[in-house]
Amino acid sequence: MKAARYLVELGIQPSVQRIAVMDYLLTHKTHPTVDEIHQALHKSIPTLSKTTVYNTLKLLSEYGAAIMIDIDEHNKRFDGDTSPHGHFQCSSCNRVIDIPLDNGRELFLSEVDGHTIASVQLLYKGICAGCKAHNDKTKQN
Amino acid sequence: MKAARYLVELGIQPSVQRIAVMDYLLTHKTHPTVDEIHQALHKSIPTLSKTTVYNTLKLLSEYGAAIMIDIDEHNKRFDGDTSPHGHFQCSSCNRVIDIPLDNGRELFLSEVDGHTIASVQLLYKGICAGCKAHNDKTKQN
DNA sequence: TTATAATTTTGTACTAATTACAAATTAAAA
DNA sequence: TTTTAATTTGTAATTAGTACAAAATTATAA
Repeated sequence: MKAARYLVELGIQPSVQRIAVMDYLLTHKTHPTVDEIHQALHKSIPTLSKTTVYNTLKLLSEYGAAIMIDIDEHNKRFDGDTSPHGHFQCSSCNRVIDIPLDNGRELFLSEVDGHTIASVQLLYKGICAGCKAHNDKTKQN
Repeated sequence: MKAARYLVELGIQPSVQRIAVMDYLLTHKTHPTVDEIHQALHKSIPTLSKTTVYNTLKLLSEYGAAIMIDIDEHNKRFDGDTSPHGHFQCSSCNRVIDIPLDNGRELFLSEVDGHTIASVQLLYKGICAGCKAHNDKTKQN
């Protein structure tokens, strides 16, 4: 998917900065923080300010081009994949991992109890498989 | 449910402050913020510090006596109801409302893709029924 | 009871993520 | 080109949450 075209399709003016942020989200499935995006793009766009990254991510979220994930205690995280899926954050390595929804897709409704739903998030926290394996190996009980 | 006894059952020393916070959570289903709890309890316990409210809520969360809800942009919110259910926040009035899980209970698992799950949250955002009705009446298109 | 140790609470200082805002820059329209 | 609008930038301000050590309270034991 070409980031620039994607923005235009959604009615967003495709500035250099916006294209860069959108492209980063589409090519990095790591659910990055504002800081991570800013640091990564700073190399190719040295003048890029953090405020612009904030502004752009807010804009992308409003236009449905990205999702803000509320799973991290300390930072907002963003996802360019807007299809229905859940997220898991490991409390050890802090990574955020996608959780496919086999049977939970019906939770992504547009209405519940008379309330109009604009967004749905399914958030899991715990210890990821990788950290668990590493801990088992390290402890050697 | 008596707050003091509940704390003892969970192995938490039932200090005056902890009982007050626990009791507040059990008697107010409003998913209050730290500030709301502090302000409410300040009347009966004038010396209560906000740090103690933070400490207590952290403790209660760790012992499974309360749940921290990550739905609010600006504040942590807490819930004394630890049974599986979802939450909805209205972006107009900011209230957080319980969402019963008719068919989503199976999402509250203890393991997914090899990751060990410690907590699950199902979060909805949008416009609540009350605000929707009020808006419709106000606009009068 | 009294002395001692452990726990809990409190208040202040600090941290850090996010936002507000206005100037500067860039792009679009006339 | 000139004017207008939109976007970006950097700094300052805000504010929720945490760290930390002193003070107060509670539990333990002599």
